[in-house]
Amino acid sequence: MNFYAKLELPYCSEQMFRESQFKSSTTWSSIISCFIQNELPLRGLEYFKLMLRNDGMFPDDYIFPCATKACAMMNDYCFGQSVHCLAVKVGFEGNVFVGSSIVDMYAKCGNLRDARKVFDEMPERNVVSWSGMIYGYAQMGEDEEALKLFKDALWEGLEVNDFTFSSVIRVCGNSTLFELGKQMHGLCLKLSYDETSFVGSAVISMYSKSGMIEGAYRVFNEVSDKNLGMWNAMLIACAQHADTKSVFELFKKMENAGMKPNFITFLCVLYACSHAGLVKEGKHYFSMMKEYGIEPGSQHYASMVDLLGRAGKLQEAMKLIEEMPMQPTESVWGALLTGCRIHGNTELASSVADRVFELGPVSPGLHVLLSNAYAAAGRYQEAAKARKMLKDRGQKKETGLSWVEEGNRIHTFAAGDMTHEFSEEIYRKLEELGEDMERAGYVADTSYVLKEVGAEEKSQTIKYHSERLAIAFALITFPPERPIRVMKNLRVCGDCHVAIKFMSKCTGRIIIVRDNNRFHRFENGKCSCGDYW
DNA sequence: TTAATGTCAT
Repeated sequence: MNFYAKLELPYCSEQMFRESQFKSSTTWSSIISCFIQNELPLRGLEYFKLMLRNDGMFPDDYIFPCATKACAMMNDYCFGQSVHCLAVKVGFEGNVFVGSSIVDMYAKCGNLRDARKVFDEMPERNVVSWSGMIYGYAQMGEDEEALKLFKDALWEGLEVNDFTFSSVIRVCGNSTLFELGKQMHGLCLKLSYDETSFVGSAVISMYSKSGMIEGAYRVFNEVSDKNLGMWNAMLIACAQHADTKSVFELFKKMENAGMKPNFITFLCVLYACSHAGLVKEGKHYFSMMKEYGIEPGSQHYASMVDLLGRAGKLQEAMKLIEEMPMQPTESVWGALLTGCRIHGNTELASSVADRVFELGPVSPGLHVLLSNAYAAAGRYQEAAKARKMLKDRGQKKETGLSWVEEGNRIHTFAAGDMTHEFSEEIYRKLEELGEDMERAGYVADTSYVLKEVGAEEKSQTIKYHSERLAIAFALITFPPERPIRVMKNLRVCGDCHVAIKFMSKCTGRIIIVRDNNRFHRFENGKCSCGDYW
């Protein structure tokens, strides 16, 4: 039966299963895992139910992990919970295999609270349980928790492995914790984890997101047997660094190497086209997807709408949305509204707002965009109504925060923050630098104070936006040759973008700022995004 | 016969 499963012949296995007269636990777990291996989790679960109902067979430490994995694959939290209950009932929740797989299932369904509860109550934990929990936090963007747990794992003397590292390195990349990420990469090399494994792509991405495209290339070039993840990671690295030419070259090289692009590959390429304003090329790659037998997903459509919208082809973007075979997602509308804002098409934007609000509640981010669209079109009543709706639901925009890594510490700043121990020096540095910047031709553009709706932009705080405080702190404490990496949870405002260009010029430093939607590497008065953002 | 990983983006 396993023989057939490995050959991807689940129905042959099924036939054999039916014919076998004595069904042991092994027989049952084999048939369930056979369907899982062949990506038929629903069929797997059907057999799981059949076993419980007709055979009077109790699941064991082999069968439970199969069942939970099927739930995880289907993102079926409810059924996963019943499997968990059953495991408790028949006394298998203490088993390390069963426990770990339940943790993994909850984490994959996005329920970290349940995952953590099971994890904390496990009588015995091993590297799989720990890695699963860390992965869960990383997956949901809970970077701090992921790192905390990793530290706990080391404290417990756990021997971590490449599974653990791939999650931790990913967290470092996402939060621009370059120093830590570099250490982790070093550790992987020391423990001789193969870079061709999953660690490789995470390392490439981490270097890229920290502004070190050279480091990303080094890892990429050193490995001769590159997997698809590494190609994709390198593609997006070039795209993030606005090196569109290399993106196209890499894509060609990839095809020549016989590597088949997947849906993520096309997201990378479309992302590159949209941020470089290359409409013709974008359309070319979008239609190429069909040749590779890949159906464009909503994310690909969002990318295309972004591309067309930024280029001012708003009607064409709208037409593409109408043609979508699925419901347009929030990112698709968001992309269209961004295009409308850039090109001042208030009419289309406000009609989009009418349409989207009719469909039902939207996320706070999109809600703000939509109410701004009304305001821009002069429909102030609707704008006020939309804002009130948001307020009534108690949804607030996130507080703008920037952070910077220094030694083993992460220093976090909010706009106008005076709480940092070096506050006095930071503000003095900003004053001093401000004078240099003005001499170099910088003029503060206070219009952003009025344009941007949000907590940070009130009154005179523009001079002290969180990213500026973080940069000033780094200027004071970092050695002169060290690039400054700042991460921000909101979008950098237009004035800060200009200001940081001047900062890089006046100080001769490389300043890398990652905000929630773009990547900026400032060097000698220029930004890698080419002001196209 | 057992369990877990990466690469996109919002």
